[in-house]
Amino acid sequence: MLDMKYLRNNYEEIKEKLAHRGEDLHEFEHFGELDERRRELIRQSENLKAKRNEVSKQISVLKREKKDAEPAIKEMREVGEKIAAYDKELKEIEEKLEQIMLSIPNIPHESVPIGEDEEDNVEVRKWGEIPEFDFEIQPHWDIAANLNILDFERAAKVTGSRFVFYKGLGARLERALMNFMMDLHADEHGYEEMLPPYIVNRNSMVGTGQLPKFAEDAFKIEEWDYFLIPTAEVPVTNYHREEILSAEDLPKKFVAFSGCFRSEAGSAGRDTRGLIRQHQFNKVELVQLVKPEDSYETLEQLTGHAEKVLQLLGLPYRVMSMCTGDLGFTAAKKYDIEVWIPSQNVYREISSCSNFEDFQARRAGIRFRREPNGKPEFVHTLNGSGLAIGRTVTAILENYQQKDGSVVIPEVLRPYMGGKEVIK
RNA sequence: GGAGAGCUGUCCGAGUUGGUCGAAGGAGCACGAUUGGAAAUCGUGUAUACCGCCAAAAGCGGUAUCGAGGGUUCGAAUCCCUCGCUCUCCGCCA
Repeated sequence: MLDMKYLRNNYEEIKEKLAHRGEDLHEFEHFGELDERRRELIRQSENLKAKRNEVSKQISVLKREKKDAEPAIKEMREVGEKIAAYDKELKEIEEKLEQIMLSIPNIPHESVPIGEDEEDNVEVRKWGEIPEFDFEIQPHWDIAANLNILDFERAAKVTGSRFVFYKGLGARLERALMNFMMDLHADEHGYEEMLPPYIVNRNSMVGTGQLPKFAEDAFKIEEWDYFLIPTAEVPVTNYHREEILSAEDLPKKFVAFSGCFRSEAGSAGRDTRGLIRQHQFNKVELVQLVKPEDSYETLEQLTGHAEKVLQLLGLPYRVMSMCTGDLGFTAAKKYDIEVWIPSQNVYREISSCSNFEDFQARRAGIRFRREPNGKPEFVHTLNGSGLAIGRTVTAILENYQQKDGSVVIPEVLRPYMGGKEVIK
């Protein structure tokens, strides 16, 4: 959410900046008139309330002195009706305004490349050597089927499409990655470890920006106003919702493991095979709450923390800076880390690292004070996958596949795999 | 699932025959005095959002907020209703 006053005073400038996002801004057009009407109603209503408060005091005096208060009471009864009428309209206006404010995307940072879609994203850097194979390589679902470590068919029977059973060393590999990543970020990168709820309420989903606009992407619990989390970002960022932190509390650095649940509405037919696009997957997520002046430096660091995982696993990747048209709703700046997938001959997203500036903090009411008696300011929030585990398994199976169908386990994972070197 | 108790400012905690209560008191914190320095002591200050005045900040004025929402009333922290959460006991359960 943007700052209303800032929006009011810089309407044209903001409109221009948002135009690059390619979002539908027609609701945004009504902001000016609604904002004006809102303030007019507040003025009217509050003037009457001030009067009512004053007369009510007089009434109490009159009553105590056993004088006749009836004329004043009668007058205030009428004032009360007027107030109710103003407040009724005010409430309607504010609800509309709220919807508009919640539907305006974040303003891109000046360093974000201008562009329309993913074609215009800019490669920032590349790491690692793309592996060469002297045999015919297989996609990860075939590798996994031969090794009997993933079972999509039975998951389809038990649940439905886009679900999977991990088995044997496949399950072990997933678990090894979870522990490896959590250890790395907690021990080496200084994050506080967290295991969050997988179900959150509506306010949390609004706080981080999944709602109200993207309701169709989420799984909702029937009969409850609760949602399955699409990422640990939601519970972890909302951990400090409606709180005022002190300056020495910052930065807050959390690393969280969680399952993630996505309806994948609108992606029917895409990545229908394999682990790439599941309704449920595991992820280790990095979340930081920082002072505003630190957030862009933090974005670079946080992205580096995610990259470190791939470096230690020896998986080739590249870092892309998302252009204005591909930024997503909430981010002011976003890097995607893409890992090499040999069978598809492309880099695929495995992490997304974003700086939301105060966009989420304003929605979620996360603030801090620089001085004990200072004015509260909004923190800046950031997060990034560190990493999506299912896609990491995908990358390991494919990049480390051998001619005989076995898969070499990256060295750093072997202690987590009971010392095993190969899955065969 | 049943029965009961509670939810007040950063924290603790008063206030429930409706009126001068944004809210006593205490603690904490900030600033100042005192001190060689500290402790102790004394003094002052210490919520948030919004609206208005101001170019802006400071400041001033106003409105709202005592778990959330609704209701009664000229007026509600105080009365009524719904919901949420916490705690205790019983039941059930991993």
